[in-house]
Amino acid sequence: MAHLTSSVEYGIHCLLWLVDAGDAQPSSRDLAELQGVSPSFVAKIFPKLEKAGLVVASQGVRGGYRLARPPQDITVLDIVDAIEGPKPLFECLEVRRRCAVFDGEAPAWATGGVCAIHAVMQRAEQSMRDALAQETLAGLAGTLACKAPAGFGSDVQQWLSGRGAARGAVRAVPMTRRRPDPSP
Amino acid sequence: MAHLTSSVEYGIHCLLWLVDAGDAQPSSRDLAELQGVSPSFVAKIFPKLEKAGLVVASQGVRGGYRLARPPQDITVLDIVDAIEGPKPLFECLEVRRRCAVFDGEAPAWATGGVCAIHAVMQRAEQSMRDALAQETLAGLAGTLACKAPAGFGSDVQQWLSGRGAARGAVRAVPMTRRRPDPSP
DNA sequence: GGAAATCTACTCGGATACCGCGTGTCCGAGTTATGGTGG
DNA sequence: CCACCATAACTCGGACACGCGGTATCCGAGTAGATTTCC
Repeated sequence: MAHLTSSVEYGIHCLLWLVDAGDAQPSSRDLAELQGVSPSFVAKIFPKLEKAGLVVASQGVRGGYRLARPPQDITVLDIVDAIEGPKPLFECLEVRRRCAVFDGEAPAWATGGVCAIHAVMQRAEQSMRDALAQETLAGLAGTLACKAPAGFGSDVQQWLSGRGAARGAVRAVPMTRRRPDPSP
Repeated sequence: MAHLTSSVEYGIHCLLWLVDAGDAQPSSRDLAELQGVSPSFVAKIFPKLEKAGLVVASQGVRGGYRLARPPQDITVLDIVDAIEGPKPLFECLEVRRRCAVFDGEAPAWATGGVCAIHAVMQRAEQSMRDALAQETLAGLAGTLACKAPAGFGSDVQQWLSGRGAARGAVRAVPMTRRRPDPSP
C-alpha cells in the first residue's frame, strides 16, 4: 500500500453499488456511467478485484460483475490491498549500515533486527490497516442507506436493470444473412 | 502526508545524529557523509525542518544545524509533517455527486456531511498519525543507544568534532594580498 | 603588540533536470444472445 | 413447429501514451573565521 489512490476510491464506490444490485450483473461500463467517471479507467480496476477474489465476472453480452462474498465479509482493507498490491507504507533503505564510523563493514549490532525507524513505521501502518479492516462493505452500505431517502435504492436498481435489458436488444443493422448461392 | 518517502527517512536519521551531537553543529554535508548518502539531497531536506521549527541553522564556515527543542518534545509525526507537508492520505473526489440517477443536480442528502468512504480513510489516517505521534526523537535515540556498544557515542562525537575543527583550517592557497600601489 | 581591513572557504537556500508511478485511453480475444434458415 | 447456424454487439482483459510528484544535482547569496598589514 502506498498512498491511497483514486483507483481505490473508484473501486470502493463501484463495489458499494454492487451490494444492492440484486440479480442484475452490471458491467464495468454501467457502473462507470452510473457514477459519471471514465469507463476505461473503471474497466482497468475490476480485473484486480477479480484476481483478489472479491468479485466474479461473467462474459458475454449480458455479462458483468457481482460480489463473490457477502458484503459483511469484505473489508475496506481487502479492497485497498487488492487494488494497490502489497506495497508497504515505508521502504527502509538501511541507512544505518552505511555509517562512516564503521569504515565499510557494519558490525552485527548495527544490522541485526529491524531498524528502529522502520519499526515505528510498521506500527503506524498496522494501526492504519487495523482501522481499514474494521469497516466492511456492508457497514458502509448501511451508512449510505440511512442517508438516502426510501425510494432511492429501487431507483438505482431500476436504472441498472434497464441498462442490462437494453444490451443488444436493438440491433443497429438488421441481420442480412448472405443467402447460399442458388445457381450453379 | 502522502506515502512516507525516503526524504522522511533521511530526515529522521539526520535528526537522530543531532540528538547526541553535543556542542558540535554538524552541517548538512557532515551528516550526509557520516551516513553515506547524497549531500545535495540532505541539503534540500533541512530547510523544511528549519521552517517547521525543529532545527535552527547557523551560517558561516563553522555553521550547521542543531535541534531547536529537546528531543523528547519532537515526535516522528512532527518530522513527517515538516517534510511532506499537509497532504492528506486520501483526497475525496466527491464521486457521490455525479450519480446519473440525479440527472445533473445532486440533492442535499447526497452532498451533506463527509463522504462515508472519506470518513473511513480519515479514521485510518488518524490512527496512523496517533501512532507516529507517540514516538519521540528521544525514545528512538534511547532504543538505538541500547543496541550500540558503550564507546560508539563518543566515537561519533569525535568524528563530528573532527569534521568541524577541520573546516577552513587548511588554506589551499596562502593569502596573497595585493599591496596598495606605492607609486604613480 | 593591537586593531582594522581583506580575503577565502564554507555554509545555507532555492531554482533546475531526470525518472518512475499513477492516471487515463485504446484495441484485440472471447463469449453470449439474437434472428434468420432450412427441414 | 423445431433445431441449427452465422452474425453482431457486447463483454473482459491487457498493452500503450501523458502528466505529475519525488529524487537527485547544481549554482548563487551571505557570513564567520583566518591571515595580513599598518599604526
